Amino acid sequence: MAYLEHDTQGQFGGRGILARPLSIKEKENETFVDFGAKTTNYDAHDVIYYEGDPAKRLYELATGTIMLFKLLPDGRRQVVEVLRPGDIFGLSAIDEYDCTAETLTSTSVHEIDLRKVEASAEIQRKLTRCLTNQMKVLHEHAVLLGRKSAVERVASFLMYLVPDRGGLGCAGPEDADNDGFDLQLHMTRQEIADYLGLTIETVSRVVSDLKKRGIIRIDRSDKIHLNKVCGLCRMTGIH
Amino acid sequence: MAYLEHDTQGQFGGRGILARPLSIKEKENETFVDFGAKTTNYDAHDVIYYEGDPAKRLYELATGTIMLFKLLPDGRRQVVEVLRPGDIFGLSAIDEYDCTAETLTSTSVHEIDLRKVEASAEIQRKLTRCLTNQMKVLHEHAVLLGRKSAVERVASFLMYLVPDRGGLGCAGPEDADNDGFDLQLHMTRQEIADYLGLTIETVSRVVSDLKKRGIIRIDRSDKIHLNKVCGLCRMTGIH
DNA sequence: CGAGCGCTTGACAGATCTCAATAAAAGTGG
DNA sequence: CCACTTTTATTGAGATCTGTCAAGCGCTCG
Repeated sequence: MAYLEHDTQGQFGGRGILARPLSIKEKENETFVDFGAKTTNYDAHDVIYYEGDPAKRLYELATGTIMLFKLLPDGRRQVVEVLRPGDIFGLSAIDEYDCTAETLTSTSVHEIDLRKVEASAEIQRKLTRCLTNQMKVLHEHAVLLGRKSAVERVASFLMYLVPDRGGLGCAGPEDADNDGFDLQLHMTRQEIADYLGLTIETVSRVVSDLKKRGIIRIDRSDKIHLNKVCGLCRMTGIH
Repeated sequence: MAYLEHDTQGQFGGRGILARPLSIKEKENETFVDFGAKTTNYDAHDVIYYEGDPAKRLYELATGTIMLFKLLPDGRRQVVEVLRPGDIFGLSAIDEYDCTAETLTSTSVHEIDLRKVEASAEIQRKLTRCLTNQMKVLHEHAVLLGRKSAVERVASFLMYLVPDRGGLGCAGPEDADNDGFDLQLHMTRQEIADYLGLTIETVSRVVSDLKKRGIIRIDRSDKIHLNKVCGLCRMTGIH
């Protein structure tokens, strides 16, 4: 259940008191709260909207993690996006949401009426920026789903959770002998499987295999330590 | 090779002579030419830009078909989008294109400088509309790549080429006894395979099987007649 | 302590891929 | 217009990867 505490003044991300113009840097980081969005909190595993619901609001994820998924009539599920703070969701070309939005953790979300979106040039600019970025992620995910092996998919997924590594701007290990990282997954094996286009058993087997090979250590099923980030990165298929 | 005939005044889609304001309906259909884009023609199989090239221009497809694809270092390819007139491409979150853009047919493309894009609120609005729509297609494609069988993928692909059928607004057959359709593919088996996340052999086998079962007729390898559109639609996995 | 849920592991099946040969189509040059 | 080459598509046989089904393990919580 959602808390449904509407923080209309924007204690969470607003900047209402400051009356000076925003710098460019600040503009890049401005949130929907700057445009009169209200903030809503959700618990983990809440559904924000269902695929097919009438699309009335646009959402911006403030804190936490959310997944968007689609279902086939026979129950097969594909998680199409895993969202992070700053990502937007809820836009629809037609007047229905094309995916179900479900929280993975407790989250805080900025919600804004779709009519306001159409009216504001500032919001449009922000949308272009966000959508372009999410589109790039979707392209990479299409490569994963269409062309990568199970091991490459899991390795790519784990690398995706390491900040500033694995992508184009990968810094490489600062210290080759101390290139570990602790991950908190926030997703069940089933959710991971549905994101990676695999079955739960295959995900489990790959994770076990990575453990056996000393590439990761499993502290709890949702807490994984990467022993060598670079070693894992080499298994993603992008090298 | 591209013809590189720059039609700066917009004979192809411009509306320059008409000096009255655009109606809402017209605004929805306005092209980049209305914002000073130049028009360029390309031959079939021209590369418009490569993944990694510095992103300078934004493109709008006017006529023809274009694919966007990404390559893995070992040569595996994934076609991530197949574009139709009205679609845009070339936006990049960073300053490099994230995909290669290659024509499938001879095409006409509106090109506009990225700086102009940032300046115009009208363009931003159009971008939001286009990106939202393309995002929806990418979501559906993720379901295809992650969760559909080879037959379902090929059936979905063929249905995608039938106007106004298969999607949510599917009209159903006007006449159940006369529910055929002629398709022109514009893609080789390899390109189709790379779009559907399959091998060329699997695509070929599925197509042969559909023929054997009387669902399609193959007039030439790139000209396929669908005998019963509804019958094919039932094989897409969405029913 | 037992129930329930999520995760792991094993054995086997099956779909798709790989490799290889052949066929068909498209392009080339005389 | 006809060989000839090159490219593209089809088909077959076998291998492999991932999925399916089933059993067991290990938390967590009441």
